[in-house]
Amino acid sequence: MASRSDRARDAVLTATVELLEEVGVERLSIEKVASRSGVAKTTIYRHWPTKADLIVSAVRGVAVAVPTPNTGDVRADLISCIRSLHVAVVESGMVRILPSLLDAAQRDPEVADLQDRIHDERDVPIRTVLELAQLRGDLPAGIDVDDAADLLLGPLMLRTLLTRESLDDAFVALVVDTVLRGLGVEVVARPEPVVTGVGAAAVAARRRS
Amino acid sequence: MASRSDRARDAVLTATVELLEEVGVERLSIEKVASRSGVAKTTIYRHWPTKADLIVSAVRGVAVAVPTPNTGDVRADLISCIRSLHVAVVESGMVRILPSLLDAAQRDPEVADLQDRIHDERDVPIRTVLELAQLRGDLPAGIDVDDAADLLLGPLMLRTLLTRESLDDAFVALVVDTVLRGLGVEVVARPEPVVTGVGAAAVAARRRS
DNA sequence: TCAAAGCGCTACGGGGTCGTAGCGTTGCCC
DNA sequence: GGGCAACGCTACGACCCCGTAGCGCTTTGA
Repeated sequence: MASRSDRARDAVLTATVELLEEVGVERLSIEKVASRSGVAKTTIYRHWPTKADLIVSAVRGVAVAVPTPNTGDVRADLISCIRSLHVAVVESGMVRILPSLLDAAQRDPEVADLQDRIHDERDVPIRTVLELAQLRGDLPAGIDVDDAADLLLGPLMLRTLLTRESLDDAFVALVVDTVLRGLGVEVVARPEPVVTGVGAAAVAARRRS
Repeated sequence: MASRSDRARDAVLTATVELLEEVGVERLSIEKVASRSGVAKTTIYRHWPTKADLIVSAVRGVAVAVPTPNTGDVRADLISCIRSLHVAVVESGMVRILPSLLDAAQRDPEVADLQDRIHDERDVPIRTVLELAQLRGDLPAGIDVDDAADLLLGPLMLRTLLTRESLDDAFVALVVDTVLRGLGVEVVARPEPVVTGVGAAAVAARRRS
């Protein structure tokens, strides 16, 4: 059972995340958090002396652990990896918070640290997939994994943040295929004109047969 | 000669851009703009009824026209194109404003429009280079130019925005080479292990010999 | 059970910002 | 050089937010 303090803590963090999505970092005020969470302002200050502290706590709580696929097929692993990453980022509301966070990171070193940590954690699955592929010899050894990860995630980030388009599976496949081929990997599955809306399961099933 | 109104206008826009770089969209106040520009608050309101109006005017003024190279060499053109784009975005201070703008665009449709326009304008040179390459037959005709542009710009955007790394020439070359090869272009100049820090001039000279 | 810890509530002075009004002052253009 | 448009200045009431103090009340845990 959660103690009273814990309940207050949770309520505050939840409210903070909600407000971050709605109004961003700069317009977030402790008083808004207090009124939305039902927790007294003084109590919030007792837990988090600074707005930055509160935001760091709240955002850290949103971090979603994405599983690392390992079927032995680089292409399939990357695609599944990127898809779940995207789903996580969208469903957790992170997409809406990120620009604001990026902005705040320019001025607040605490937020900058947070942002770096999030960035690193997010890349772990992709980097792992790439490193495993290198160990298997499916990916040339000379390739810098960080560079490759940025090559893959960059276009998706761009579509997600700058353009406010929804990310379709066809584009994910295109990115993965193009980058892999560009890095010298023989891409087995041709980038067939993908029917948008076909889920990962169906694609996987098709390949299995 | 600039009239008094024009002088006031310019002063306000300059101050606005400066403040946008320093404090971002949300923390920008008309009063700060007034005191920095030396223009009376009332005058500012006479010109721009809304904060959004002011910001749109100011940011539009920052837009930098990047030349479209056309040497007939896709690779070289893309690299030069991307480099000058990067320089423009950094030197104009746009990098520092963009996150804040992205954030504001989520809530203010006016800012969202502005952001879309900037995004489109920025991509024109790259898209042109790609289209010309397609006409020459250097780039497969089936490739969607918008997709290709995002493939190229995404990784650079990511490095520029998320990571606050400085963009080195080697990475630009890597991105261009990888994407081009991935799209089925025979990349002539091998991505030789580039010595970081070697400027564009030196690289070009080496290739010429 | 009962003391201690922690929460809720109210209130405070201080500060920044908004958008407008009123009025004096300057500069532009005919 | 004179009239008018545009600017500069001051002031205003309203609002929101900050961070802290003081105190009563609930929960916790020994």
